[in-house]
Amino acid sequence: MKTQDKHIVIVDDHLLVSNSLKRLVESYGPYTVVAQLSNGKELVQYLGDQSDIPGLILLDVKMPVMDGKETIKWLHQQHPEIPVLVLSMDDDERTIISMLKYGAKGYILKDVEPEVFKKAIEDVIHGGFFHTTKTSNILIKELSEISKPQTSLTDRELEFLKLCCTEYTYKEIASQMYLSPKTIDGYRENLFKKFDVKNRIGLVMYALRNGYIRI
Amino acid sequence: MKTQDKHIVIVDDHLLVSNSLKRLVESYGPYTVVAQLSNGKELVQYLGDQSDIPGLILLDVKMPVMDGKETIKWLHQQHPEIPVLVLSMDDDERTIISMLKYGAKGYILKDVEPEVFKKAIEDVIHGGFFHTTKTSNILIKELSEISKPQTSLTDRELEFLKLCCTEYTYKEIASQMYLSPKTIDGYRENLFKKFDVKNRIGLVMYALRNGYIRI
DNA sequence: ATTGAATAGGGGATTTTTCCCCATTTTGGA
DNA sequence: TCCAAAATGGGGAAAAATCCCCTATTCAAT
Repeated sequence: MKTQDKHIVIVDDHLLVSNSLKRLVESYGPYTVVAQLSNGKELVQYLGDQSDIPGLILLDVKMPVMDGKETIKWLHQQHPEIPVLVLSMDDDERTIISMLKYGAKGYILKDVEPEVFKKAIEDVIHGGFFHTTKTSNILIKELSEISKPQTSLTDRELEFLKLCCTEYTYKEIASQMYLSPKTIDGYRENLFKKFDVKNRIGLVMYALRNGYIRI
Repeated sequence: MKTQDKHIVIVDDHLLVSNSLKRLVESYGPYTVVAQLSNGKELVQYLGDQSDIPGLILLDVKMPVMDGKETIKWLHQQHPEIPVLVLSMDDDERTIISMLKYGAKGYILKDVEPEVFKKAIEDVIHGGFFHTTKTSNILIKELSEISKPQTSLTDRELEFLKLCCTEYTYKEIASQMYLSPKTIDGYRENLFKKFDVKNRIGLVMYALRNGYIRI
């Protein structure tokens, strides 16, 4: 497991885009595009097979099979050391926030000038961040959101969340809270949406990572 | 929520035992048995209804509905401040370890002399521990077990355990480890037994609390 | 006055988890 | 060399979790 600073991996399902990115990137100097993959699943596979770690991943957002959001989530957990520069067609705020939250070092639109793109690559590959007015504005707005105790929970929700971090089944939680299992199911679904998680394990980890629950 | 030092709760499903315990305890002096319950579920209910906290719980191990182990686990989480003295018919090592691990302040056999029982009550209700040769021997043996990095895991088990702390389903974990879902199921069952947990949430919490996994 | 959030609950279906049983092969020690 | 543990996989069934849909009440804020 060694990091190859000059190695770049492109993950984009449009071969046209992928190819022109490759040409562009390699024209900048000492960089080599060591792989062109078309979705996150292929990237997972690729990193599993490889013994070396690339110095940068260029990641598209909209992809079939395993999209950019899923992919960066996975990378954030499994390979937080690899810098990721996100390339996207659209500038939807929610998407941008998602990607940055999961550790993207920069978010750039595909239609920018080559010089901007070059700067982004270089900023990120050298361990820095790449900013635009848009991303900076979003960040400052999001920050103020975060500093209010994140997603604030109601008393009942917090009570439920704590019990979710135990071995109790939902039926048992329901009985401890003197509620119907159906009500508990409602709280569950609600928190899953609030925290953007897929199952109870995700809920527990989120609660722990964000200080709702102490170990 | 105020602690009533002199208040004692007895949890034992044998009314005969429970009653003679009550008489014995109250003959010692200023103690009052404020409740005689016949299983853990009733205790949970009782503590939920009550605004005061008893100064001591006398807890039987073998009970229907919610046994002593379940109960002390619950107490350990919800009311770690209440001292628990465990009363048992048998001296099975595993049971003793379980109960002490979950914070029992003493473990005493039901057939001891009244004077021993009296000493146990007083030791525990005054914030101390009650020891016998048996429990001390078990503790010292268990300690040496614990200081070897707890239950040691194989590489594959640890790899699996880490993935258990993510949102992946077992099917997804299996595919990431290039294994059959059935193999994964084997690891799961194995770890459940090793860690003495009931479900994946318990596994995750155990892994976190014991340093197998960082948040 | 009305709207929105919190609270509580139901029907019904699918997917996942959990729990038993079992077998094979490999591997590292005693 | 032989045994135990690790690693792998299977069948089958019950329980739990998850995901849609939906309703009603209360209470506070606009």
